[in-house]
Amino acid sequence: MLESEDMATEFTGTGDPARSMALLWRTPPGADSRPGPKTTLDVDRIVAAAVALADADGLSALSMRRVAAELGVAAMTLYTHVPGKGELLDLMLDAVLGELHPDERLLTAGPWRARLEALARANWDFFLRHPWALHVSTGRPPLGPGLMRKYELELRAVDGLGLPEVQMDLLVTLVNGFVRGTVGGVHEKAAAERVTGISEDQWWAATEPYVAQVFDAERFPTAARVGPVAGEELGAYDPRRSFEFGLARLLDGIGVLVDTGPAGLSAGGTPT
Amino acid sequence: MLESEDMATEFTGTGDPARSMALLWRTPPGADSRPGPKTTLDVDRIVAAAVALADADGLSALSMRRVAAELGVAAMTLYTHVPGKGELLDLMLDAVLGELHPDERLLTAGPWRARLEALARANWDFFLRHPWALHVSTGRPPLGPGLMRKYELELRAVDGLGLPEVQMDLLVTLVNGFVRGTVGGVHEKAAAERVTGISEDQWWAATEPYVAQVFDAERFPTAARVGPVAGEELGAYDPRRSFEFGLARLLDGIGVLVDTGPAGLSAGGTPT
DNA sequence: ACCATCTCCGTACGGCGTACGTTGTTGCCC
DNA sequence: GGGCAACAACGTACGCCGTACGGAGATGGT
Repeated sequence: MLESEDMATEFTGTGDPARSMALLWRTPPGADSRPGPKTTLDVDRIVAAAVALADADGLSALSMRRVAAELGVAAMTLYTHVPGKGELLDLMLDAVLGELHPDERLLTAGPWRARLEALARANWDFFLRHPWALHVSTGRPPLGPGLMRKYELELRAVDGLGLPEVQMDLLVTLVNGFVRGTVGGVHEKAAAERVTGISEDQWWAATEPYVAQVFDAERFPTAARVGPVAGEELGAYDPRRSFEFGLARLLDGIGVLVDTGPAGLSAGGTPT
Repeated sequence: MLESEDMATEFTGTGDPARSMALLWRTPPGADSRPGPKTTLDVDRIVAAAVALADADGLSALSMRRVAAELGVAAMTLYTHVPGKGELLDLMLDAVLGELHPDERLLTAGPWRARLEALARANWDFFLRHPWALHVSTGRPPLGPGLMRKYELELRAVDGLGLPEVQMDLLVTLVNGFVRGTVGGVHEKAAAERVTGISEDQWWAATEPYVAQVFDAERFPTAARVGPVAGEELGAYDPRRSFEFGLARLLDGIGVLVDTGPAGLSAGGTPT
């Protein structure tokens, strides 16, 4: 095989949340002037270099050594400013999250459907711009200024609809989850193409004969009927189209909730 | 920091689709009896060992050396049977996909809403059982028997609704994408806990004071109002609840499409 | 009996994250 | 101004990773 690009899902948290929070909020640790040589580096420069690298070459190209090299510095020097790669990823993520929703009014003014659509499209574009962000764990989110701002603005997109607070949170999570799921397709296609050097068309052209050889139309009648049509109309699998189609369905469904009111909640009650 | 578990998103395809397809469909390459020693290993045993390892310890623990060790064999021996790690992942994925939807009738009989719900729940459970599957690229899917069967059965779940073929495909993709996006939360929480050894509660207890210190309720009024409520009711963020809530919204939205008929399509038209 | 062919595997290369200890600079205090 | 504690920068090394390569020994067909 050619390569195996690993879009690492890495983790936040050093076990020392204090250090992480101090870094995220750029709270300098101590006094104004202290002994020791002047630093040639700072957290912002490291984060900026790392983001640029990940944007350009993907998360698999993001190594401490490469970031250091980009900054003209030895690898271990980074560890003076950042506890490890995990924390660096958190800092990167919070940094780029901060650039989301530059025009706040798109989320806070107008009818709810337009606001939620703006939310979804902004996140879609965001993940296209920073595909690596998809693969940074959200299990322990970096509670920095970027994420806080995003959460606030996105909550405003579902505010004033008469929904209980819990449902506001659930709605934001739902739309974000949908975007995450859908945008993955674009990213993985692009990454596959970059890594293998083989275009989507080339790959399919090479693979299709073997599919034809092995595919049993009697066992898979529905696939035999739908597959070709979908393949031709969507170009095998068109994530952009999936996004538009899915978003419309999703907003329709949310509309049912908003119109009926929270009392008409048809599910989402107690788990198990 | 402690560790950085990397749920590698790795890629299919050696550039030799023939070899991949032959492996996926277990098409033996040549004659019945050929020179050379008997093999102690076969593809099925390798795949089974690899799946067991990934299920138990996560994708980051899945190294060729570990799989080989599990089989009592030298690392390089695996390469006699499998071209590389990428192909092994494809084989693993197709293998576990084959166990989806054991009861076909859940997808093929009954009202459409129940069928789609069964589809979603089956995939939800599947990703809980094999969390690593989330992180194997779908950009170039392994076109093996497992995936084919899944595609066929899931298409049947949206068959007979009077929808055009393209929309059947889009609907299956939509529900699957939703599940993928939502289940990620569970997985990443569990993985974070396993890797760091710190429980969700411990982490939040350690982090919360620093949040309180830095959070500005005037800048983030909506978050200040919603966050605590959602936090208390959902336990910070409860993916199970998000799934139930989101699924209900999604099915409502699909219901609008199904009831209105494809003519009433409110979006999903031409891209750009 | 030969030999082409195949399985298995030991070694090695270049990557990774990062622990550890050294070097040399700096500001504070006496 | 001299000394020293604190600090940034960094060289080396360890244990991982995927896998290229070539050798050794077993096998079946001729």
